[in-house]
Amino acid sequence: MPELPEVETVRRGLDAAAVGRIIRAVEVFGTRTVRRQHGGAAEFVSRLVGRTFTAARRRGKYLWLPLDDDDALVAHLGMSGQFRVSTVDTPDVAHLRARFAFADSPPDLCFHDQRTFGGLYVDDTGPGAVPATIAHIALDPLDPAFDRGAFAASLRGRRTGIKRALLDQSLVSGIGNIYADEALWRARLHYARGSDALRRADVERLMDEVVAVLTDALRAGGTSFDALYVSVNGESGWFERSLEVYGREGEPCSRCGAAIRREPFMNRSSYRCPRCQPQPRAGAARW
DNA sequence: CTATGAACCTGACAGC
DNA sequence: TGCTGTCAGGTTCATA
Repeated sequence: MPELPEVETVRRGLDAAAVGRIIRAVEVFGTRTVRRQHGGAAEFVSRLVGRTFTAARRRGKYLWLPLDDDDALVAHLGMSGQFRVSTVDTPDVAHLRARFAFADSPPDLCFHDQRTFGGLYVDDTGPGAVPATIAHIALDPLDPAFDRGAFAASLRGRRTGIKRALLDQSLVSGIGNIYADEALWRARLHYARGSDALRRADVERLMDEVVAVLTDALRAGGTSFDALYVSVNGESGWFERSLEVYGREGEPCSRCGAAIRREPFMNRSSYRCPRCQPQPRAGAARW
């Protein structure tokens, strides 16, 4: 589900709803959500109870909340995870996976996850450091320290398609299927353009558009197709109305009028304008 | 090291 | 009504 704009919206919600609060009790429902926890649910709970959340941070689509020791609660929303502030019994009991109660009492913080691709675990982290389990995730394009030159160099060193590279979280993080397609449309690039054959100007334009679409979407609170993505307060994002190609198969391109196409890609779909984003010649394509 | 595909889940929807 | 197949915002792991 969520890409950078959605996860960042959630991070801001956690910053407001959880940071500074002392954890009084933690309940875990089932084992799957904490499957990455060393020591299982028991250790998960014991490392959290009595601690205080001191910050809410994000790396790509990962979230982590440092505690007042050398641990942090690490969270990934997967396709359907959501944190919700809850003053009463949650209405979505079927998918409630964890519940955090605080010393200052309500509201609780709940973690819901329909498809259970999301996860929670406590990991060691030194002060200000990134948890070791997410150290392989690259910086995101909105991070001031993101090194565009190094990213361009890594594109040149690979034989892959540009969209595959955009989705590779070890090269650049935070971009998923929606915003990859939107940025490629804005930059007028086909998803199978070879990463090693792009001109530097193409890469610059593409990354400018990546930054633009992520920024626009963040301002809108993200993209909500359904109830699977909402903020910690249950609000939907309204960027869907701004999408130009994603989910718009058959509709006219707003630039040229050609019908948007949906094509199979990496066991999912890619959307593009056939006229603005023409297929590269065979030798330059990397599917 | 790089590239690819399968696996992990639940639910909504279309078509028969 | 109910079955089957398809599809969905993601990451990890095993295999070439």
